[in-house]
Amino acid sequence: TPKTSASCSPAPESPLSSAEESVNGLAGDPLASQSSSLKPPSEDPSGGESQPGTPLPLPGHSGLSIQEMVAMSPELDTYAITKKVKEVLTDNNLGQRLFGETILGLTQGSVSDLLARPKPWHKLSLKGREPFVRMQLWLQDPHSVEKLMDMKRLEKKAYMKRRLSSLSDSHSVDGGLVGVDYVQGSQSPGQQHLKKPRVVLGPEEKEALKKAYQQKPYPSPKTIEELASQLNLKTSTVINWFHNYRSRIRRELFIEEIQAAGGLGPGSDGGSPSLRGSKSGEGDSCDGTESEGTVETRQGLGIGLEDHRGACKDHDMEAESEAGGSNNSPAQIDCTTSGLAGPGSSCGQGGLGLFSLTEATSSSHASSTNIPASGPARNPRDNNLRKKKAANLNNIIHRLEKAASKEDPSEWEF
DNA sequence: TGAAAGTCAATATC
DNA sequence: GATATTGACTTTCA
Repeated sequence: TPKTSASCSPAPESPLSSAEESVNGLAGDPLASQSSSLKPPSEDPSGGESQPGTPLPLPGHSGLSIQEMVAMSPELDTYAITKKVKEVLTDNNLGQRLFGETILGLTQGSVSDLLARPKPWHKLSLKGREPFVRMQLWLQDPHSVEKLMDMKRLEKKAYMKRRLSSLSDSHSVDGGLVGVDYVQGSQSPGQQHLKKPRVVLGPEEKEALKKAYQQKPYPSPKTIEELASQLNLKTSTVINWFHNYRSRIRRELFIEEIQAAGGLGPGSDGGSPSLRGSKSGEGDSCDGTESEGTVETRQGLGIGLEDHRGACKDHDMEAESEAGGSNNSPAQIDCTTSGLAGPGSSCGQGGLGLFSLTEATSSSHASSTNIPASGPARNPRDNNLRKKKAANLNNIIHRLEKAASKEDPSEWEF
């Protein structure tokens, strides 16, 4: 459910409001209403491909709340789910915003992020799993697309209506503030708040922070202070940056690892060792290999940044967002780990289930399932490279973990 | 209590 | 206009 966001709540008349309405409270949860139709879909909006398997318990039928469903859910293949969702949305010209607000109770940016960089199931908290369960349910609903289309139409209608009325108002009312969206928190004009301007870090600052990160993924307060003053940033900005970067790097690494693992999905075997070593998957370092074109040495920071370790290029974080789980992101649901996927479940029901996810596991399945057109296999050299990287990563991660247990960063050994 | 996870929402980019 | 990125913030967890 949409969180009670700190400062801003959506304007009542913002599009979110309709979404909130439908997402809030699972009584009115779209999923609950979908659930009545949760059954092997009779139609496939995206064209007769594999269909959801691993059926989830039906909240409507079972009286389960979404949280309960999440808790009981078998391991889902987050990559396959997001891939499928993207596909359906694209095919039907449905936007992330509408989908997010209506189905997931999330904002567009969150949806984009989620779809592009899904975390493996085993790394998600219960809360983090919720959107995936919602997506799964949505995919299982044969009328999901229609419903969203309807919603889209309704929104458009409402928008037109608002526009019309604001137009006519602006004719009759002097001042013309009517109809203006006070987006965040629906403030009245008198309350025009003093919004904190968003900090936008320049490339140099980012570069410097990345280098500092390579030195110390967990900088000491002193280092943070130094960085902040040298870069002329607030310490909180530096702290936030490190938090965000660590977290985002980690997600990239998950994806890299999965790809490097040559198609072993996050779900397989209850999480492949390399993945499940989750802790081990939590490397906060770059890969430690000599990467092509490392970041140039930046001068003047005065914090002893070295460049000998091979930098985490932007590439690591930014250039591979396509990794969003399309290509080699296979992964089969591990039915054996599922308390729900009993003998009658779709596990092993060849082809019925989207989440049997045969799609990427073997080329022999390619013809009958959904091999992504968008997912050209990487060449073998890349794969080798990735495997190497993964191995290196694990090594580094291990050391990082050791290092992390030492309080004094100076004791960290790299 | 600090780090991670999760998310929002402003802004950039396509 | 839709999507991607990312700084900031809240919640969760160990």
